[in-house]
Amino acid sequence: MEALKSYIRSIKPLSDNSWNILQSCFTERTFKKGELLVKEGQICQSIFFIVEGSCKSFHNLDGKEINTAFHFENDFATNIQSLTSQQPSTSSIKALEKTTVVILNKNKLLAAYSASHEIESFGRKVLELLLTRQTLHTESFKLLAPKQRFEHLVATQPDLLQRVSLTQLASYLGISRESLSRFRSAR
Amino acid sequence: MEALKSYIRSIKPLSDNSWNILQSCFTERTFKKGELLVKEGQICQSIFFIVEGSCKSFHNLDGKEINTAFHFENDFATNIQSLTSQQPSTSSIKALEKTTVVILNKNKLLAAYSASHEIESFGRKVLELLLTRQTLHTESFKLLAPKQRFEHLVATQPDLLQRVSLTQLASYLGISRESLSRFRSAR
DNA sequence: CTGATTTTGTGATTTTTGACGCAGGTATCG
DNA sequence: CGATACCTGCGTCAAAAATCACAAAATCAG
Repeated sequence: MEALKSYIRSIKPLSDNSWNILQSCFTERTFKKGELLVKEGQICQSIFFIVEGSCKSFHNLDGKEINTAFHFENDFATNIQSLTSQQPSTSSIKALEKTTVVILNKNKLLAAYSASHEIESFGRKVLELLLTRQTLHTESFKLLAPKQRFEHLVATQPDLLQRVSLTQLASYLGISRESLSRFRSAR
Repeated sequence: MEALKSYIRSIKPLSDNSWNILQSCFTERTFKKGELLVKEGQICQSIFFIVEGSCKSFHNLDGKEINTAFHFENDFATNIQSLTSQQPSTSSIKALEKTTVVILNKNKLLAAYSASHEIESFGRKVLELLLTRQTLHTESFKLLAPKQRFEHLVATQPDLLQRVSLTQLASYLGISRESLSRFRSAR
């Protein structure tokens, strides 16, 4: 909880009043390895802040898991499309290990936005950061060849290689497991 | 201007007071075909709302233009990374034809956010929409093969094919111009 | 209107990547 | 602890896409 508090403060300092309002949206919960935080087909009602552990967002394609994002400590995870449109989610989020999260309920958060301009400002800033990150990730697919995408990942997010298996990284990079294995051994 | 007003109202209705504040951020301007709205290397200070015409965001890669986004009427265009971090932009935005835009100055917009909770709420909602769109676009690179990406574009954004040349679409889809031409003629 | 530039279509060829199979190693879980 | 599932590396082969080259068509600018 302290981690979340200091993360929020780094984005947008909140008054005591706003902090109290925001806190009322929080529920802490621990997921076991392999448990689903969001299940495909269901409507996503929450944003998850990872306190400890990690999880991944993935699509099920012919029985294969195509990973679209990895989330570690001090990061948010949600299905933004399902959350905002309230349509069934086309992907799932799964704990990669025993993972403790703070759950922010959507409806409570919307009420908090209405009740506090500061909290809405915080939400706006977080979305700017997420949009920037997502945009850069998209660009890597247009500007870089598969091998370069891997090299770029090694250079900019070496931690991912430590915490996620090659098999799981492959689909995240849009590369087959075998090709990724070859790129790696060729270095 | 009426288009912008009704677009804003569809996202978040504003009080007269908020509308007046927001309007003070607006400047209307027309760009000639080929003119740059944002230039690589410079710091992006604005968000552009396309009133009439179209433009594209692109990176310069060894003299080739790699297109990362296309923007048409009633859509926003900006470089979100440069805008929010105030670092030099690594890409440019160019008018594809004679294009009229409403320019929202960054500093004025930030002031408007502070002055009006409603406007900040509008900003938050727009960012949710943009993040959703960008996330779906990224997923198309992980879930679909090149040929399928083209088919998907035809099915979901047939207008793009009408308004943008194959050559320009190719880099947007992360496909060579020749392959895209073949995919298209095979239909 | 017309020359110049850009865009597009197509073939031939090469390169890259994917798919499959299999073996050895490692982590996981009851 | 032991069975099982998972991860990784490698070889072969096939498929897909990129590259190169060139001609035709369309568009643009003066």
